[in-house]
Amino acid sequence: MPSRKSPAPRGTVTLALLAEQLGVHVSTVSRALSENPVGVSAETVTRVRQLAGEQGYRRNAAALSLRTGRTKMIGVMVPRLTDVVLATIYDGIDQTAIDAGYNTVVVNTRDRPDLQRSRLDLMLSRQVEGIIVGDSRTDSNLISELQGCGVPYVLVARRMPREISVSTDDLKGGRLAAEHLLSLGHRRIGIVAGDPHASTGAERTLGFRRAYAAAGYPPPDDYVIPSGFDVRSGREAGDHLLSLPRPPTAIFAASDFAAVGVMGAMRDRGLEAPRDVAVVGFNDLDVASELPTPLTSVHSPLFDMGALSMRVLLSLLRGRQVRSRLLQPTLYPRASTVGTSPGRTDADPPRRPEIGAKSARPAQVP
Amino acid sequence: MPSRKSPAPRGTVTLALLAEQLGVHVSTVSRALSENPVGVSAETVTRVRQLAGEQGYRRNAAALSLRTGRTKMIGVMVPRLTDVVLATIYDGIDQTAIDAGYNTVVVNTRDRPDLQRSRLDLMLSRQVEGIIVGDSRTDSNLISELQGCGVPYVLVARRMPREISVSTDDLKGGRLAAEHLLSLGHRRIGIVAGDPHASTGAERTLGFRRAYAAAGYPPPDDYVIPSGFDVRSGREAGDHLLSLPRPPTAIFAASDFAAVGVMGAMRDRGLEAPRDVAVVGFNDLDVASELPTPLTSVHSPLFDMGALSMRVLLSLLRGRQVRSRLLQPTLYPRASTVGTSPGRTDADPPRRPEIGAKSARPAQVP
DNA sequence: CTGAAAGCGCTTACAG
DNA sequence: CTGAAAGCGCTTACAG
Repeated sequence: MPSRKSPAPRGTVTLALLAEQLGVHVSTVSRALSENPVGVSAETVTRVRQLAGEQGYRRNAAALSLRTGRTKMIGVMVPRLTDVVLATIYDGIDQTAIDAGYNTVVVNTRDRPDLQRSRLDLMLSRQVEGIIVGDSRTDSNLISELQGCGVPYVLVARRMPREISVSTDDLKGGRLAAEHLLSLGHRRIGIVAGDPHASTGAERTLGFRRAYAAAGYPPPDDYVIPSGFDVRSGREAGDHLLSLPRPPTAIFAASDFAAVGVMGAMRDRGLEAPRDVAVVGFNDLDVASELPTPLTSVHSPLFDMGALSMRVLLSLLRGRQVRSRLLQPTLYPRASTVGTSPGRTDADPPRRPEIGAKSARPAQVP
Repeated sequence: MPSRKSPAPRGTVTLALLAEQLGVHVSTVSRALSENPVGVSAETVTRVRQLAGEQGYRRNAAALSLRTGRTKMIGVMVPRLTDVVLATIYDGIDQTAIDAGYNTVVVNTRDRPDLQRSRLDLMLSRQVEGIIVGDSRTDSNLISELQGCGVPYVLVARRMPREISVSTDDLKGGRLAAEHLLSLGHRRIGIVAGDPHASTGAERTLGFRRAYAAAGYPPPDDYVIPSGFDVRSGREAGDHLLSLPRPPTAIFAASDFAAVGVMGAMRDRGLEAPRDVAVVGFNDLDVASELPTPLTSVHSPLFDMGALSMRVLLSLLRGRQVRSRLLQPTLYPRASTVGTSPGRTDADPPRRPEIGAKSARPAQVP
C-alpha cells in the first residue's frame, strides 16, 4: 500500500478522483459506495470503500440531489427557536425525521409575513421535499403560497381551517383552566391572551372565555390583553391588568413564560399568588413545577406533537391519506392557585394530579 | 399574451422551460435572472423576469452549488436547541448570517460524540462553507476531525486550547459570583457545576473555587456537584447538596435553569432564599429577574456572542487573520442573595446594579 | 446582445 | 461484473 499524501489532499475528494487512483470507472466506484452495492464484486467494494475511507470521501449532496431529484430534506418553519415551546416541538420533529432517514432545515420567521415569504422561498430553492409549518397566522397568506408551490406540508401547534394540522386541543385547554379557577370561586379574571393571530393564543382565550360566559361570568374585553408568549409580554400585560380600577382575582396566561412575567408584576406590587391573585399558565414546561411558587399550568405534549407532525408528513410523502390530530391537554394544579404552603412536599407531587382527559394519545398514523 | 395553464404547471420550472417559452437560449435567461444582469438588453431582462415571476421560477440551489462550488451555507453545531442559552446564541448567529447573505443549517448533537461525528458528516456532505461549533467538549475528538476536513470553523460559548473561539469570560464570571457571596459572609458554599467536559461548566466552577480558595475557604470536592444545565439537573444536584450533613449556606449554579431547580429543591424542604440558602445563577436570562424570588445571576451577552462568532467566521472566510474573543460577564444582585423584601420595587430595578466590568465590548473584528 | 458548449459530481439504464 | 454515456439545472468563458 503506497503511502498517501494526506487524507484530504487539496480540494475535494470526488468519485472521479477515487476512480483514477483505483484504475476503475467512476460508475464502478459509485456502485461500490451505494447503500446496497449490487452488480459489483465483493472485492471491488472492499477496495473502493477502503480508499474512500482513507481519503475522507463524502458524497456531494448537491450532485446527488440534482441527479436523483431527491433531497431527503424537510423544511421546518417556526416563529422563533428561542421560545422553548417551539424548540421542543422542533426537537420532536428533528428526531423523528432523522429516524426516518430525513434531515431538517429550520427557519425563524419571527411571526413576520415578509420573513415567512422569504424563508419559504429559501427552503423551496433548497428543494425540501416537505414542510412543517409552526408559524401559521390568520393575518398572513403563507398558507395560500404553500398551496401553490406543490410541496406537501403539515401545520403544527397552530392550526387553520381546512388544513392538515397536529396541535393541542387549545379550546379544551382554555376551558380546563377556566373550570379550575371557577371551582376556586374566582369570578373576576384577567387573561393574558397571547397572539390573537395564532390559533394557540386565540383558542386558549376563546375556550377560557366561553367557559366563563357559560358559568354566567363573561370576561369583559378590557380584561383580555393581547400579548406575546414571552416573559416580557406577560410582565407588561400583568402590569396592565393589575392597574385596573378593579383588578382581577385570578389571571390566566396563554403561556408559562407569560405567567412568570405576570408573577413578576405581582411581586413588584407586593402581591402574592394565590393569596392576592391566582395565576395559571399554559404548556407546563419543566420550569413551572420548580418555581419558588409552583405554577398551575395546562400541560401540552410538545415533543410528541412535533414527532407526530413529522409522522403525518411522512405519510403524506408516501401518498397516504392523512387527517388532523388534536392532542389532549391536562391541567396540573399547583401552589399558584391552590395555595400549598411552602414545605408541604406531599401536597404537590410534580406531574401527578390531573384534571381533564387521561392524556389519551391519538391513534398513530398507520 | 397567451393564457398560461397554471403558475406551477407540473413538475418544476427550470431555466430551460422559461427559455423555450420565450424563444431564447437558456444562457440568456440565466443572465437576465442574475443578481446584476450584464450583457443583456433591458427589454430581455424585463420579459424574462416577468415570465419567471408568473411561473414561480426558483433557482435550483443544488444546481447552482454544483456549478459554482459555493453554497452560502454555514453549519452550526449545538448540544440542544431546547436550551434557551444555545437557542439565543443561534439566533445571533442566524441573523448575522442572513445579513451577510448566508444561510445557516443547525444540528443538535446532544453532547454525544457519536452524534457530533455523524451530524458533522452531514454538514460536510451539504458543502457548508464554514462551521460554528457550540458543542466542543474535552472528551470528544470533534475538533481534530474538524481540523482534518479543511472547512473553516469558530468555537462559540465553549472554548478549547489553541482554537479560535468567542465566549464569555467564564473564569471571571465564576469569580464575580464568589466575590458576591464572600462579601455577604458565606463560607460554606455548594456548587452545581454543570458539565465538567464543557469549558463553560468547568471554568465557571474553577473561577468560583479559586476565588474562595484565595479567600481561605477552599470548597471541598463533595460540595461540587457535576450536573447538566437544565432544571432537572439543578433539582437533583440541589437535593444532594441540601442533604449533606452540613448543608451549604449558599449555592452557585452554573446556569439559571439549574438555579431554578435548586430553588425547587429548597422549596420542598421549606427553605427560602436567601434566608436559609442564598442562590446565584448564570446567564441572567429574562426569566431570572421576574421569578417570584428574583435570581441573582451573572449576565453573559448570548445574542451578541452568537453574532460575534458569525462575524469572526465571516472574516476567516475572507481569509483574514482572526483571534479569539472573551466577552465580559456582569453580576446582577437580586433577592435570591441580598434578600429584598417583596414589594420593594425600588430595590431591584431590573438590569441596573452592576458588579464587575462595565460590560466593555470587545473591539469588533475589522 | 445572444447563442452554443462545457462541465460541476453524481447515478442509472444500456451494452458488453 | 465493469465501462461508457447521458443528463439532472445551472453558470460562464468563448464565439459571433
